Amino acid sequence: LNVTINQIAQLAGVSRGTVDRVLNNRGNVKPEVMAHVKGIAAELGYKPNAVAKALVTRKKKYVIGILVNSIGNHFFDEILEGMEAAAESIEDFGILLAIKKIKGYSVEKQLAALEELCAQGINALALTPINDKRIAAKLNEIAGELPVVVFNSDIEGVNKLAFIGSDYYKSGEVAGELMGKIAPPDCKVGIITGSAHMKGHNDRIRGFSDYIEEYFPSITVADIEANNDDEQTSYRVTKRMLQKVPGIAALYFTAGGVEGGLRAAHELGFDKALKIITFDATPAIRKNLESGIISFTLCQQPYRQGYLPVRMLADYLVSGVKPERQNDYMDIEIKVKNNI
Amino acid sequence: LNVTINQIAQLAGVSRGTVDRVLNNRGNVKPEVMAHVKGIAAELGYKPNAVAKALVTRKKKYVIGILVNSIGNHFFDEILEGMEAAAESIEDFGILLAIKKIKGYSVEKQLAALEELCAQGINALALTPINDKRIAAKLNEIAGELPVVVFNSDIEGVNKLAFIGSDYYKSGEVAGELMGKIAPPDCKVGIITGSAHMKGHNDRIRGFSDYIEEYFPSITVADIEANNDDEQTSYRVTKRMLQKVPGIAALYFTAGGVEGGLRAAHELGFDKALKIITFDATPAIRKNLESGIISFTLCQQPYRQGYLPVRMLADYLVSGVKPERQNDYMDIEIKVKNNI
DNA sequence: TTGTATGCGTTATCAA
DNA sequence: TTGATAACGCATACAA
Repeated sequence: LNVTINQIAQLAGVSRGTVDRVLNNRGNVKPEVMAHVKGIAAELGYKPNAVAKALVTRKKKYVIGILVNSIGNHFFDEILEGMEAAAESIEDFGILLAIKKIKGYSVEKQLAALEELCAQGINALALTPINDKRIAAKLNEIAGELPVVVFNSDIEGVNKLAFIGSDYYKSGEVAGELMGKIAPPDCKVGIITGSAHMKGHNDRIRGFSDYIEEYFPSITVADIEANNDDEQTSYRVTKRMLQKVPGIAALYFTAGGVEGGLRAAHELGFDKALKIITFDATPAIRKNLESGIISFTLCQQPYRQGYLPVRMLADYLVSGVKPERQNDYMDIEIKVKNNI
Repeated sequence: LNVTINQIAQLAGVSRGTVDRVLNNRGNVKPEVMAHVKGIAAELGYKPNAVAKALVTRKKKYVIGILVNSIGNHFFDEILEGMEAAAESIEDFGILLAIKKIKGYSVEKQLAALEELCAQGINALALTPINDKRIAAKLNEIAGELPVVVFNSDIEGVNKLAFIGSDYYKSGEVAGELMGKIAPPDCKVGIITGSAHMKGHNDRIRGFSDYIEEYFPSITVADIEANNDDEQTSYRVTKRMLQKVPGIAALYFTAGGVEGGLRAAHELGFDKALKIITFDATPAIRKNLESGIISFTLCQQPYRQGYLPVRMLADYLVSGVKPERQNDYMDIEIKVKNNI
C-alpha cells in the first residue's frame, strides 16, 4: 500500500543507495539522476517509514538534555511526570533524557547549569529559561548546534524550535470572566502576584484587568501586591491588604504563595466571605478548592507541558520533523471541586 | 542497553527461534528449556522492542472497524477527527480504519450495520453501542473472536476491552456546582433533557440534583422536560416550561436541542435573565457562549474519545497490550467564552 | 523438539 | 558517482 525506497529504486532504474542519497540530500549523485528520482518519489507520494527509520537509528544513542527550575516548586511535579512518560514512549528509539533540576531564578546559576549540561554531551535541549539577554545569547549559541525547545516560560530573541506553554494573557482573561460571573455587585478585588519581573505574572494581571474593565466595569482592582512566590511574604502582604482595603470581597492569585495568603484571610475571619481565584493545582490549592474556600483554579496542562517538548525533540532527532506550530499554547483548564 | 532476543538465546545456549517460542508461548519446547529461558529473560528484564515488532508485522494488514451514530449529530465531528489522527499515527503499523456511520438509535439498524461491518472482514471493533440486550448479545459473540472497545456511551454485560467516555454522573455534579456558584438566591432551575431512556442523560440529571440538594438546598429543580435531542421539540417544551414556571431563573440542558430551547427563551424575552449551563460545544453553543447567553458548557474531550479507542485497539493488535483501565473516563472540561 | 534462513524498510559501509 | 551488502530486532516458514 505504501511506497518504499525499493519501489522507487526499481522504477528509477537505480539502486536503493542512490535513492537514499537523493532523498536525504547526501550529495554525490548526478543532477539528472537526482531530478529523475525526486520526480518519481514526489509522484508516488513517498513518505519515509518512521518505524524502519527508528529501528536502524536505534544504534545511535541520543540524549535530550532537560533544564528545569523545579526544585522547591511542586508545580513542576506534573511536568516531570509528563517527561518521564514521554521518555518511556521513545525508549525504543534509543533516546535518553538527562534531566538537570535547579532552584530559583538566578541567571548565573542557570548559565552554569547550561554549561554543565552541554559539557556532558547532549543532542537536544529543552528548558524553562529566564527571560534574560545573557541567557538568550547562550541559547542562540547552543541552538546553532542542536535543537532547542522552550517550555512553560518563554524567552524572546531565541532561535528555538518551539515554545510550549500557557498563553498567560488569555488565562488572565478567563480569570476575569469567571470573577465577573461570581463576584458580588461593585466587587473590590485584591491581586496577589508573584513578581513584577515575571512576564507571565504581569500578563495574567493585564488579561484580568482588561477583561473586567470592558465587561464588568463595576468590578475594580483595589490593590496589587507581590509575594515572590514565597508563602511567608504572601501571608504578610495578604494580611496587610485585607486590613488596608475596606470592603474587599475577592482575591486573585496569579502565582504561588496561595497557602500563606489563605492563612492570613482565615486569621482575619474572612473565610468564605471572599471569592478566590488561583492558578495551578498544588496540594494546598486542591484542599481549599475541596473545602469551598477557592472558587476556581486555572490549570495549564502541566503534564502535557512535559510530554510535548520531549516528543517534539525526539521527532526532530529521529525524523527531522519540525513542530507544526512555533507557539504551542496549552488549554486553559477551569477546575472546581468536582472536576479537579 | 536493552536486552534482545538474541542475547537471551546466546546466554541460554539455544537458538533465537526457541527463545521466541518460549516468550510467545508457542509450545513445542521442552519444559526444562522453557523454564531456563524464561528465567534468563526475567532476570535480564527483557522487553520486546515494539518498533521491530511493528516492522515485521507490517506485512499483515489489520483493519479496525468503527461503528458510530454520527450522522446528523455534530458532536461526533471531533470524535471522528481524533480517529483520523490516530489512524495516521499508526499507518506505519499497517493498520487501517473502516468507519461505518449510521443515523439514530434503532437497535435493528445497529445490528444490521454490525453484521455488515463484520462481513467485510475486520480485526478489531470500536463502537458507540445502544444499551440493549440484543446488542450486548451480538457484541459478546463478536468479542469472542476479536477485541472490542466501547466509546462515548457504555453498555452493560459485554466482555469489552475498555470503555472510553464521560462519567455522566460526575459531570452532572460539576454542573450542579457551577450552578450553585452563579445562581441567584432561591433559584428555580428548569431541566431540558434529551431522553428519559438514555442512561447518560439521566445520570447527568441525578448528579446535578444530588449535588445541589446537598450543597445548595435553596436551589430547586422546578421542572424537567425531554426533547429527544430534537430542536423543534426542544423549542416547544422549553417555551411551555418558561411560561408554566413562574420565576424560573436558570436552565440546565443535559443533551442536544440547545438552539431550539434558546430560541424559545429569546422569543419570550428572557435573553440574559436566565443562567444557562449546557454540554458539549456545537457551533450553536459556541455562539451563545460567546454572546454571554450561556454561562458554562461542559465538554468531554471528544477528540480524545476518538483517538484513544483506535490507539488502544492498535496497541492490542500489534503488541497484545491490554489497556490499563477498563473504564477510561474523560476529563470534564469547563468552558467559558475565553477558553473554548 | 529445535535450529536456520529470510524479510520488514531504512541507514551505513564498503567496494566498484 | 554508483551499487551491493550488512545490520537493526523480531516473526515465520521451513529444515533438521
